[in-house]
Amino acid sequence: MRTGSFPQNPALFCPGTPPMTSKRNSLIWFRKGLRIHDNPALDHARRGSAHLYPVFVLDPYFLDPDTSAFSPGSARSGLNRIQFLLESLVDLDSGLKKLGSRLLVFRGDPVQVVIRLLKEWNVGKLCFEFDTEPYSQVRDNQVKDYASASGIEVFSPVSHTLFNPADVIKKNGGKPPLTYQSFVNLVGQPQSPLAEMISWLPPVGNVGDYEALSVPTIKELGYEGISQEEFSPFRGGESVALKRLKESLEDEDWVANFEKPKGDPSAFLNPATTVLSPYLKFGCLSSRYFYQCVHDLYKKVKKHSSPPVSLAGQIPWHDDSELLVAWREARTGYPWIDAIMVQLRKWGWMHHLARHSVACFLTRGDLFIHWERGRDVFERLLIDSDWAINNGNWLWLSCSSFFYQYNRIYSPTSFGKKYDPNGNYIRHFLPVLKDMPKEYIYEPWTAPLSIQTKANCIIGKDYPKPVVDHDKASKECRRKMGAAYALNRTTDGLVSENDLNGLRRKLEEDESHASQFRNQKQKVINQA
DNA sequence: ACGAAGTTGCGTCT
DNA sequence: AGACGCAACTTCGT
Repeated sequence: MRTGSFPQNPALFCPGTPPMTSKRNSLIWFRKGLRIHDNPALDHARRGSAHLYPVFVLDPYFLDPDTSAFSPGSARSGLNRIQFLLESLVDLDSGLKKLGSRLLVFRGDPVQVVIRLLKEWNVGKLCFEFDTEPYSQVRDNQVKDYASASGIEVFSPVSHTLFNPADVIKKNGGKPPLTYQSFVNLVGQPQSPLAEMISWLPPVGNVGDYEALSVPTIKELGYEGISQEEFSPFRGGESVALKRLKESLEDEDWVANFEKPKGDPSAFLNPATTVLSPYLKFGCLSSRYFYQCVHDLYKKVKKHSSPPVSLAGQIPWHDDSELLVAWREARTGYPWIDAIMVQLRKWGWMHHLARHSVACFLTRGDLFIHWERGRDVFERLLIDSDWAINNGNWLWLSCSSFFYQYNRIYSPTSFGKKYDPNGNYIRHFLPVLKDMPKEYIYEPWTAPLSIQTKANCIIGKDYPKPVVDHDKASKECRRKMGAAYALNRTTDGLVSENDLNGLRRKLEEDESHASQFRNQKQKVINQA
């Protein structure tokens, strides 16, 4: 090297710049994306860094206990998903430790905590996965604004999903695509996962005065003395995710010929799908890596199965909190529906067709209750609940957007029966019905009293009578949906408050007919 | 204007 | 198991 050669990057020698700026401190802020593999934010954070601080902030908004909620957990999350998160964090910490690092856990408002840490640790580079959810956007923008104003490099890649939603909307001329086919045609192939497996990480720097916690237990989060009969059988974390993926891929025929609508929603001992959704939700498994694995298998086996916001007007849903609670608490009197709601509560997961059944029942099929009420229950209890997917699916199932064939209503009795004629699924999740003969298990109110007595299950006492008569209720729902759609059509989608009130009045006038479909719900709901 | 398609309905008949 | 009628929605392409 010649003497007097000029530094390649003059910025490094600016007056006032502290020495060693080429080896900066970096901070990787984990929220979702709880994994080492295919993690672009982590990969970028480690490069050119003297020290790397891996941080997770326990956010009271999601985690503080709320005893007034309808199930154990916080205001926004059932205990199953909190447990899943904690397990994922323990696993992430152990993955980081294998690479000579560790997870630094803090508790508090994430914006305040992260900004404090950026200052305290003299961080020059902040990396975190881009998150589209509204709460996350507000949170992240505050941190990003501070960092940018302080001259901190911010790297925030889209890696939770296969595609960047903003790109998709841009490609479609500023509007979200409304059908799956148009979406597929638009997006093309996703980016490949990172080729390089992360095999080293910079050491964690001096943590200073701020004591990092280890990952807390459920009890340490304040969930003391919680009793739950049955916890979700699905354990969180990247290791379990990759193991589950590997096991799923071993059955090549099954993967290659998988067709989603053909899955059996009543299968629970060996679920009919991969149950990778909770791992994708928390980013324990990379969606891109999953996609690549499945496509590599497709290439290998040759023959395989192939692959929101023009709202349909506002529908004046029926506001009935008793029926809503009966649905939520698995007391509709339809064993197929109630068993699914018990699985949701106990496991935090059910087959997607089971989700369809209960979502249709709550909204356009039977109870005609607003889809947002159901969405909130799912959002809380599912271990895989993802804000965008959950909202989108409820819009879909309630025929509020994307899907419009409201005459196609799932039967709360025959739909389950065709997969599970013996009712094993019902017997497992509703043990009160376990001795009901299979002839009556989907419609136990039709069983003669002698049979009910023999089965130790008196309908109306041990298990509720149906809250609605499905035949009448579904006909009513069809009629109401028809009226709402007709109004939407005549007003060209611009339904005014006045129009809506008119429709509401009209539907309420007909409510006298509608009340016939209710089987004295007051009595029924207060039982069992 | 018309027909075809749209991620996954039910009941009945063969 | 597969075809058909049921009753019928919206969107998109021609």
